[in-house]
Amino acid sequence: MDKPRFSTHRSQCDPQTILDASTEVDCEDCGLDPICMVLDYAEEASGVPEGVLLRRRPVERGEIIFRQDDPFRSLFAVKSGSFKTSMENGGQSKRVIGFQFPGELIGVEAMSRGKYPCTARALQNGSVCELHIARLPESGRPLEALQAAVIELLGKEVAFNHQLVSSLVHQSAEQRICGFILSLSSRLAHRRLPSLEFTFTMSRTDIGNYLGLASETVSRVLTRMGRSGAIHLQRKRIRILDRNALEQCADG
Amino acid sequence: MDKPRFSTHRSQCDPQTILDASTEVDCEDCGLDPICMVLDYAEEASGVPEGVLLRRRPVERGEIIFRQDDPFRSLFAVKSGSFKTSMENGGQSKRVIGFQFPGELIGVEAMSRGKYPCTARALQNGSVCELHIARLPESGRPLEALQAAVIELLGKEVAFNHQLVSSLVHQSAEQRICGFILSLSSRLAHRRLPSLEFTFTMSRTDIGNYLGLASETVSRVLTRMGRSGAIHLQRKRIRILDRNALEQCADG
DNA sequence: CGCATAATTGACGGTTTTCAAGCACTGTGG
DNA sequence: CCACAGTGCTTGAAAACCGTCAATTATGCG
Repeated sequence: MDKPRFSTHRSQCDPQTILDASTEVDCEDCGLDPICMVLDYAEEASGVPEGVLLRRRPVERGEIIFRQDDPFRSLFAVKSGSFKTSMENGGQSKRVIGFQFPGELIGVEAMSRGKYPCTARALQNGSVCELHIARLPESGRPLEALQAAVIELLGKEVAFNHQLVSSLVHQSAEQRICGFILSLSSRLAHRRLPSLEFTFTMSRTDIGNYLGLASETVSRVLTRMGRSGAIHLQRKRIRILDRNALEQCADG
Repeated sequence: MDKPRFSTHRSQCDPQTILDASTEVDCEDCGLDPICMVLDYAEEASGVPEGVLLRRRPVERGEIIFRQDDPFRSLFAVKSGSFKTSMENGGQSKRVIGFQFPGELIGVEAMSRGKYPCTARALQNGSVCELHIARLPESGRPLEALQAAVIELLGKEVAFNHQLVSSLVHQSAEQRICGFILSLSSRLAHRRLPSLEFTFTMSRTDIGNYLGLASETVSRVLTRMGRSGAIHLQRKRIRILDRNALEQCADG
């Protein structure tokens, strides 16, 4: 469990640079890890040609990893930086589906559909691991184990979405935003990144779009929460002062 | 593809009895079909002991198929009738997660979690097919194919939920209800059940809870749509008069 | 420095919720 | 068969909430 795998690079977690390109999650904190483990990819003797199946690469802010309706090629894991996925429905308004942070996966929902249902864009400079699915058979690993890992991933995605749908729809603007902040915080904490003070890498408009609120409402609620003392807010930087208050609000 | 499988019983689709226990979907219209196909379950020579792995049974109105936090045992496919799944969050309000109609699956979201995240209850008399997952290995079928089928199912679930989230959150009460009606209609049509005139087997409160609306709002919107001539509504029975109007409203 | 974009703040109006009352339907028991 | 209670459905009025429009300020980029 301690052996080095594809990338073990890990820099300091300076609060000022959190979510910056220089901070990468450990492989063991990565959502692709279950699959990586099966592949035993970083083992020297694994025999899997490096760079073919799993490839790490930097991405620039604004770069698009894949577009909606592109044929499904790969799963991506965020090594550093942050991303957003969005969909457009029939040439109408663009809708933000989700945000992805270090250790999380992008493209899972395309796996059984053959093409990506959404577009994935980098919110800042960062890096991703790309798992080239079509080449999986070349790995010589038992398909069963790989499939089991995929089922695990999909299951988590389903559970997360159920939670999301059942909460978003029933909550007020304030509850949604509290929940959103707590969700970001706990996801960062889960990967051992600073979780009490971090940067919103997405715009207010993106947040509002994701939560089903107008950007003005997001702005208003955030300043209100700042005045109440639950958070400290400065531009895109947030510090959680009273996590208890947030939790109480979100669970309303 | 035409050979009889587990149950081929199929009665007439009298509008008066639609969604009644007497109407069962064909196996080929059932969500478990991909798995069933792999198992080749109904083949006499399949060697799979009947009634152990896959079991069909009637359920009564109000009966609970499984409860939230029960350990995961089985997948269920609705053969006839209709069901609702709901969750309670920390002893607070109960939230309706979804409704299931003939041919659809119940319990998918528990598959990779080990326990059911919600409670499933029959809205009327009906019947289900139960696929006992723990006994799958006994079937002697290649695990690969079964897993592939499961991945397929999970993927559909993810896609459906993405669609749901991104639409519900952004839509007005009227749009949500139009979408809800159209969704029911198309799901019934997909299984070759009458789709222009059918019965709401769930209460207004359940609909509202599912869509994130007060039951009064559901009631008001429905009567407004009745007055506008898009639908004809009588008690729990609905007839779609102007499908175009509904689609236009839902997509707004 | 100046433009373009994003964020904030205020005022207003529409939609939805809440509270409350009356009605319709269901099923039970006399 | 009818009366009754219980539940769910409908409808109304007032208030809360949020979205839209608009103006101002801040920020990032050339």
